[in-house]
Amino acid sequence: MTALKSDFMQTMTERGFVHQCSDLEGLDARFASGPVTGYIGFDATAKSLHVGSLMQIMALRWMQKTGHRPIALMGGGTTRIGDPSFKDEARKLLTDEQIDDNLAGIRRVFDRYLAFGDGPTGAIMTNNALWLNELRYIDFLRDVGRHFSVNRMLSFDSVKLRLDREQSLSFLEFNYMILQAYDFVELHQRHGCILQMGGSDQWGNIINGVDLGHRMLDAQFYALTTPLLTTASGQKMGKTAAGAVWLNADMLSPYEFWQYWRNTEDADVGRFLKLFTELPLAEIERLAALGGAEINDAKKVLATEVTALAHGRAAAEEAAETARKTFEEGALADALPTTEVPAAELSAGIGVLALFVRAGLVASNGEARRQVKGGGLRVNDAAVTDERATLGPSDLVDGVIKLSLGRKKHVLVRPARGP
RNA sequence: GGAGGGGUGCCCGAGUGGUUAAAGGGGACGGACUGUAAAUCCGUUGGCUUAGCCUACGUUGGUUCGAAUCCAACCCCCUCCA
Repeated sequence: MTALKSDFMQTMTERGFVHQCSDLEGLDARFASGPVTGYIGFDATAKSLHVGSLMQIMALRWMQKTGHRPIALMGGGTTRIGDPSFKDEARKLLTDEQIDDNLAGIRRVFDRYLAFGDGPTGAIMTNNALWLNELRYIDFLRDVGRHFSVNRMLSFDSVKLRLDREQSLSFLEFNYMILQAYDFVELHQRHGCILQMGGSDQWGNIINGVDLGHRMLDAQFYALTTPLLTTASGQKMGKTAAGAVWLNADMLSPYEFWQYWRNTEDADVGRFLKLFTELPLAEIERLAALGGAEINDAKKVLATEVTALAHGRAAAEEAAETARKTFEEGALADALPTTEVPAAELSAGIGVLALFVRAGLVASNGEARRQVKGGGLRVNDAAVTDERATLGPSDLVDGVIKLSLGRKKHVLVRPARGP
């Protein structure tokens, strides 16, 4: 491979961000010759982004760090349609209120990773609802639609799954890729954007935008995709028992976020350090080379660094300390997730099962019962054997009752002063 | 509009009148082993006031002592025809 000239492309390549690129050398040359504006689109399908988007966020961050201008494009318009790429069935349509709500949450995530501003490398956040909602149908078809071949659109892998499974692909969804392509053109005209990045599942959509730039504006656009991230054992990233690993603290606490990274598989440590932290490569190599139980130190560094980016250094260190106390000393760390129970209720006695449900460790009494049978529940580190047991003030240790599910999940129950 | 096929638990998928809360697999969770890892093995996997009761096989009715299984209407999806 030819040596890359630009810091950005060099970094992306050696840290493992690059999956496919429409023109690696051409893009590298553009990055080497001055500030480049590039964007990534984010759908507003949830109130926060999760680790599945973290690689894209880091890519934007690196752009800014290496002297370029990143654009985070909110899909306020396209989310009203729903991206069919590689989906086996249509997504439920969200209402406009839900979308606006989601956008507000996502915005807070980006504030932590990008510096927004007007300077040449100031990040921009915009929303494609700005132009998509105003489109006039016939004009749009004539200006943009004529550049698309249905034959070609049907040939994309991203829609193959749907067609092969004989699931309906509605005309609404089919338009998604056209609108995404058009976003690229708009961003070029508004901000001089010439690059779109995204996950590998976005390749088809992105390349459509590159083509459209050619045809409508005779402009040279570039596409760069990141690999689909799976763990070494082949699982999709970002799922835990509780659901997705969110980047917003109000949806997943920094402590739980830290725990997620702490439990990384051995084989993934090096890869994740490169993608999700900004530690120098030499340091990463050293950490990833640790063998046996020592690799746990590398995992702690990983967890703390990633958490520091998402929630701030202080929160990351607190999470690390909480974990240290809990797991290494077996001590009570009072920063563990906490559930409050009115003191009066506690005095009256609460059933163990109910309390575990209250704490959110299990979904129902039934599940709690099953866990008791399997030996998975503990109160103050003693296994629960009697599902009918009740807990009261006498179970408080240092003012709290510690509930555990398995060896890793702990919640503290605190009596709350009654009214 | 016509003809045919189909809609089952988190997902895939069996089941065509009765021990069917529904085989099997995947995923997930717990246990053992470890290093808060992986692999492996074991268990669990609708809810509840759990020897019982309730809810569940697209929806709503019907037949029957008894239905996911039979009938009718409706909704949705697929294929072919117009």
